[in-house]
Amino acid sequence: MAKAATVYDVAKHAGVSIATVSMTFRRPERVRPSTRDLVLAAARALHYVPSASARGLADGRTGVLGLFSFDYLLPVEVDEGADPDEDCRDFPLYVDEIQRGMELACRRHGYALLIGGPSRVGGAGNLTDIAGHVDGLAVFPQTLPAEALERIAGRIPVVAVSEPPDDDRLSHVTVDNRGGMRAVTEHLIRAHGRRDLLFVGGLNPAEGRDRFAGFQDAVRAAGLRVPREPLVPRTRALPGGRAAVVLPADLPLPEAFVCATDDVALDLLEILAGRGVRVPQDVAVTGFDGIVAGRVVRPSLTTVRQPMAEMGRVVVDILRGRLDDPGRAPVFRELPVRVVLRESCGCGPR
Amino acid sequence: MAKAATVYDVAKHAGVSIATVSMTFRRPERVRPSTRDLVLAAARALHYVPSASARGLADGRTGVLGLFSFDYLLPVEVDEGADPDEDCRDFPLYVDEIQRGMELACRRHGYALLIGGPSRVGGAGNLTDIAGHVDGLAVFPQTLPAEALERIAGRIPVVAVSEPPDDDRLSHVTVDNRGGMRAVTEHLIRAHGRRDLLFVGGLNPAEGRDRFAGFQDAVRAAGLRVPREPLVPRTRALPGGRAAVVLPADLPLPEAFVCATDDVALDLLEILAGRGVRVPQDVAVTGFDGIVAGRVVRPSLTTVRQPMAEMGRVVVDILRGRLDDPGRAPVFRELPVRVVLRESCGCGPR
DNA sequence: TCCGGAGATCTAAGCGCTTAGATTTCAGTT
DNA sequence: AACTGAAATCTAAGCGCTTAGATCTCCGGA
Repeated sequence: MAKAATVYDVAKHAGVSIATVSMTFRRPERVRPSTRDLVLAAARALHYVPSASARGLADGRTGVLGLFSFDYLLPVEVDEGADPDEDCRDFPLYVDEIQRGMELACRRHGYALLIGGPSRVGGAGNLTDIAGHVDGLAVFPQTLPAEALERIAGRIPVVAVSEPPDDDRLSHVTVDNRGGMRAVTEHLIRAHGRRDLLFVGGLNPAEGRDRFAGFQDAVRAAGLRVPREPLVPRTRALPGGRAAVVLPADLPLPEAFVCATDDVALDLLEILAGRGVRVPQDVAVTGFDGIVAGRVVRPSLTTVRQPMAEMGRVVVDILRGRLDDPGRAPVFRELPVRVVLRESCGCGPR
Repeated sequence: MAKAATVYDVAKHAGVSIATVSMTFRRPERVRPSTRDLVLAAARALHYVPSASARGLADGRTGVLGLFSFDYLLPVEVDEGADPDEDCRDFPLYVDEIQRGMELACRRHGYALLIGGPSRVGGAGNLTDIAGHVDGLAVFPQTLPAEALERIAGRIPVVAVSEPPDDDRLSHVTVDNRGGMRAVTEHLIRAHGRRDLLFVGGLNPAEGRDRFAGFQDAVRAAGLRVPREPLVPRTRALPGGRAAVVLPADLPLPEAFVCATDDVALDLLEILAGRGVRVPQDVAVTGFDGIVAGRVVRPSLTTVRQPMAEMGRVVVDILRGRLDDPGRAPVFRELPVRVVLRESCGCGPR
């Protein structure tokens, strides 16, 4: 790799000053066409690629948005050993779909997307390092040190995804967890006459609370008996690094399992199938999120779909808005959800 | 957003020099614990987040790898209008799986991943800008200006994915396209006795050539009649922005369609179903790539699977290798593929 | 021919960090 | 008490770019 050419090299080669070189790339219309051609020719000849670091340093913005992600299913402990072809992550997960939405939105607005996540080895993948690289940052729900987030939010706009607004300096994008859960639960009660419902908790406590509340709303409104406490399943690490739900062997069957997330619901379907329990005949099952895998399993999963691609878009919009107007206060957006009826609740195929 | 704190602010607040502040973060073991605590306290108090631009400028590396991607299915023309929830991209595509492999590999080695792609609006998402941000770059096959790639390759290591090695300065990672295609074709001939085979081309010309060659190898080796020229389907833009294959209405049915990619094969399955042609009874169909959607359709698609996650890993390894030893020459890695027999060729379910 | 002024180009001062190499500190000698 | 050398800290010089503001060019008009 030959020593990289800089503005200085290009300037000398073209017989102009570095300011003109810079101008040629930043504001071509302000330099005379003949000069412009000279500079561009020199740049080409020297294999000039402008340093984004230098640019970022000089003008204070990088043109990059960041996403600090987190694998629920593939924790950092997964290592080289695993056969990459047997990736359990066949279908895009919740976070993948949001990420995809961000990618598209970034592309549309001329931003690049920097993706990082917890990493043992240090390096630029860590939260603070990501933050140092970008103009704005999105973080997925997880136990990130609140102190670090606050610190970063004091420097660049930060939006927390799927994390109910707290009294912090972050923007928040969530969905109507309570309303959505209330709606599916009502469906089970009204359309399918299920009266003995068991709520199964998920992994994100904050969202889980809201969803449980929605569940209770529906149960109470129907005059059913005060719901049991949510069943909070234990999890077990699968060989692939995936977390699988574990249920007590003696769990009595309710008339319906109302799960806080699709992930849990899918595991539950598998467990039930293993025990010879028929869904939805013996027991109904519903999820929450609307991940692709839920459409593909048999029985297909009735669920509450979050508009994930749109969430990604909204995240980017919020970031852009706060970048345009740095004085703007943090934003909170709650997006609507949609109940998707499929087989696992007793509704027709798909 | 208050003006961001810098090393200078932290240094003053802690009563040390900026060198010490820097040292505290870069090489903590070299500063006395008491001083370190002082600096860290100041950093916390001031909400200090180090500027990655400044760091990158100063030490010449950013800790970021880049991926310049490209949506075959969602070209840049897709706009706000489309319902994001009806994203046709339900299942991860070829490029998504490789990207995922890169994400994991980057995380494992402490790199962050910067994702960009063609964008109309300019900004940091463009090829050269991405290049300026990263220590190494991967590009997906497409008609990227070769001149730009050469230029960038003169400054940082670049690896071209799924693009046969050319006489350039890029590293290349591909798979055994020819051998894989020969293998499925042989399977159709030997196991299913198909003798009238039609090859349907894909979108990437270079890979298509190798795959067609593999097809010809098998046909010739079986002593069958010289294969027709590949059928190169026209494509049509779907409302969602997806490119769909179009076949002539009067296309005579061979005994098997051997498709250059899964994408094309899946479209073909749909077209055939629409015409009431039964697969595999009336005609066999095979694909190439091993994308998830091929496992989920009915009939499930017999294909040649590329080790996509591993490709992503290899890409990162190559980049890392050339970063460690800048003198190293570009690398070429061809990975093996695996024939996956499913329903569409006449083999049992799944 | 000379002058004014718009447009093109240049000069020079940072942006915030890293890191040689210089300097200071300090515990241990003698 | 003076001296030593290792450890700790500091000084200062960039890294490559952007951008005010200064300067130069060059054309039309008097």
